[in-house]
Amino acid sequence: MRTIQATLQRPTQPYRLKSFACIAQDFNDISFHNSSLTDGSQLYTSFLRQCTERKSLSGIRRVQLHMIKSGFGHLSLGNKLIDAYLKCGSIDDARDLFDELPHRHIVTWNSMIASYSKQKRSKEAISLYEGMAWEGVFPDEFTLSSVFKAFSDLGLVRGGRRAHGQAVVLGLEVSNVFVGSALVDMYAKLGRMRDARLVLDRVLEKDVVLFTALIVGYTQHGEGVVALEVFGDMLKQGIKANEYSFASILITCGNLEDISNGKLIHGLIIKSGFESAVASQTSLLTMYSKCGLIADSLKVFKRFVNPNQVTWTSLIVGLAQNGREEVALTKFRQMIRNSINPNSFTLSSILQACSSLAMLDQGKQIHAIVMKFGLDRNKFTGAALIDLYGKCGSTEMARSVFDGLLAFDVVPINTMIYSYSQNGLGHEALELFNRMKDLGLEPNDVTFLSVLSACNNAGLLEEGCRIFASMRNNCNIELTRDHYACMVDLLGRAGRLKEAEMLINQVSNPDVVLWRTLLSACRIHREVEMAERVMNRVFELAPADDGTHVLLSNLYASTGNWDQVIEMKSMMREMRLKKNPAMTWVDVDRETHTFMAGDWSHPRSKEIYEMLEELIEKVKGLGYVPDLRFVLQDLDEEKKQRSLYYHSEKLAIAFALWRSKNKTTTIRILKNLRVCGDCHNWIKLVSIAVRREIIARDAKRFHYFKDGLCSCKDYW
DNA sequence: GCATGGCCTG
Repeated sequence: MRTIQATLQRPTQPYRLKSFACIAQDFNDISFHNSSLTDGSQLYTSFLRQCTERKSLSGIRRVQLHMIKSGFGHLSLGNKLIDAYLKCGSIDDARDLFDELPHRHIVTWNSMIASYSKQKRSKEAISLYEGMAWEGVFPDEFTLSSVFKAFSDLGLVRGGRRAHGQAVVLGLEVSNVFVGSALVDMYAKLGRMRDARLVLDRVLEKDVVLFTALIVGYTQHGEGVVALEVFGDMLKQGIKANEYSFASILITCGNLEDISNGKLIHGLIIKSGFESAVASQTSLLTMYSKCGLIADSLKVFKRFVNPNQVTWTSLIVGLAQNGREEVALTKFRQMIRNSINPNSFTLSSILQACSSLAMLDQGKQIHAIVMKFGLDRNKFTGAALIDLYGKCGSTEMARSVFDGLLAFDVVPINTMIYSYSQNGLGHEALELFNRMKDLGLEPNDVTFLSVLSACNNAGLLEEGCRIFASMRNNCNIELTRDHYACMVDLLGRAGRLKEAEMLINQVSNPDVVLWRTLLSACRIHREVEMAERVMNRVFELAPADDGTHVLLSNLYASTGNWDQVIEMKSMMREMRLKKNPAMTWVDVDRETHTFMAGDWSHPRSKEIYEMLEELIEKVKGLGYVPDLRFVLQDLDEEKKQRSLYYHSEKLAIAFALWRSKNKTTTIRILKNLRVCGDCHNWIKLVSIAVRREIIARDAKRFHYFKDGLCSCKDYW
């Protein structure tokens, strides 16, 4: 305060003096250290600087008001005021003032354009840039660097090219590496990698930023191999990589799952002394997890002294996507305990972990956290929540999340359609699909896949055919093998095997999946003859396809051709093919229990098997007869029955019922393969016997068992 | 120029 007083004793005009005091009072914690301030201009400047440091918008407004009153405004200080507003984040205040200023310095133009660009208000950035020339102000390297971003943000290739032309005319394209980098970045973001490359080649003095822009561009357009080459070129030219370029090239390695180059880069990072640089270490972590090396990922994570939000999130994403859902949940809880807030990235990933294990209770807890952070209307977390509820069999909850979303987006809609599909609600899926047009949204390839699968799961043959036909007329959608596979399945399961086969023949290069789908339809309709023909096609394309061997041996088993079953099994043995073992998970009291067929590894196995025997007796009373067609071994009758009784889903249900005796809660199980016909029938009867609802999610869809019926209407 | 994310048939 003393310094202010000192300044104020040397006034130039009494009026100003008084008002400075007023301003000073409003900011009585602001002090003036520069006692040599003698005129208003310097004093204003000093005030503005301090307001900027404090991010005090009201302070700047007061200064502006005072300047106007004292006749100081609208002159040289205007640019400084604009700068102060921009630094405090109020672009609109800055613009109001900007429009009033009679003389606007190129620097002020640049600040305005750069701010609009940064805040993705790209249209405003471009319109200012285009307005400059009218006032006889010509863009410089700063103007161009920021306006390129605006063009790429809006996808305006033509405008971007025009601005590029201006850079060429001004000679800045080759001589200024900032302009060059911004240009490379623009073309990369516009997907014009050839142009980006040409620009880079022309820049005289290249640097690491310029190269990184090109590397990122190639990586983001799926040309990781080229990105690696460019990185190599950069090093060859003696340009050293820094933290950011390491971060970028590691993403490339991760996408390519190129662990050998990844490790090479890891070594380079250590050599170059960037071992504690956050961005490159986070990329390193992600690279290892994308390559499936979770242990290495964890090792990198442990080296962080203070992992931040992004680091924690990267770890959790890696765990969730590598089938380590439980560990992901543990880490998530640790993150929260360490007072690191999750963001929409974290929450959507952890929700993904919950939905892939159908952990409804855990998922609901995460939903509460999502709401706490105000992200329940966010499209990413929203889609993840819809997916969770859909995969847990609660389409009502999924729908309520969906209805709460702020804006319509194709992904949440696809997720919702797919939720209906999984739960056999074909008509609901179709209704939403039809509504998309009214909402002005273009369905994409995933939308069609989801809606076709909805028709498939609900047995809506006519509707499916109609949609498929409409896709063929829609030139915006590329018909993929996946869409064909869905149709083949739909036709095949409806028994229209000939048509399904004809459809496959229309595909230019039918792959194994298509033929195997038809083969599976042959199995359902016990079409041994066609199956053998199709089998040959499958083995031509994939001689060692384990799925096909299993499928065929199932077909032979269900038609009682045990000789062929044995032949298949021995073929599988010879080729060392192993059936994926069937597993069932069940969540009881927030703990996940895993079961395999005939499994005695559970500590409460004795109780489980007792419960199971009890259940079997009960359902036998309701007419249960073991369906021996689902036994894939040629055992004697008694053993066949036994092998059916101990299927993993039966064990899991017995356990869950034992643990929740006298309760009425719904039992939820998750199976990695598709539920077998015998178990399906058994569970229906159990739902009557114990008067409980049972929800089973198998590899393909949901089964909602209640009062002896299943939501799939025995069609799966 | 740089680190993390949502939906997908069989």
